[in-house]
Amino acid sequence: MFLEKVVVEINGYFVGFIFKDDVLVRNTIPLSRDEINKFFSWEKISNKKHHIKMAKCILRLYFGKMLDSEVRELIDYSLDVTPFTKKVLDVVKNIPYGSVKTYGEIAKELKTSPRAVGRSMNKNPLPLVIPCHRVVGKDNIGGYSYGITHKINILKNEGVITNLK
DNA sequence: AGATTGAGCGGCA
DNA sequence: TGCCGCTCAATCT
Repeated sequence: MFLEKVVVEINGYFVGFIFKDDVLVRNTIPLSRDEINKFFSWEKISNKKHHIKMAKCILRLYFGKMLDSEVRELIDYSLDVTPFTKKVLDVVKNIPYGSVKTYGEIAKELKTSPRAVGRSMNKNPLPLVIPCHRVVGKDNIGGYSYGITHKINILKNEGVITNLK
């Protein structure tokens, strides 16, 4: 099995990828240089055409300029997670652009607990591609692995959050 | 195999 | 608002 851990840089944004036999199993959101080193361990910077193409998709997703469903059709990925997390992420996949669901709502659908749903979000290996940023708390925005500032940015870019002080 | 830990939630003061 | 207890998959001991 061939494992590849790379980072692609596009105008100051760093996106990390892990491939298993050329199939995407993990990615990061666009991060600063400091953040990528904090959140992701990688082997090399990649300049491969299809890696750059993927990174551009991730950037577009972050800035709300592309649909996640579209990216999922373009990219060869596999969800390398437990059966439970897969079930949760399958629900999350169906949350449309520009709308949100709460941890509790998803928990109810799957007959589990909100905390268990949150745990699965934390383990989402394909952020933005699987839109876990669209899962929020009932009374607040909820958490985000890369920091809630990013979650707020993404939701702003999708037009979900309009005014924020 | 048991204890602890969360990207949560509802109830009650 | 703030706290307390319930929850349940995943992650320690």
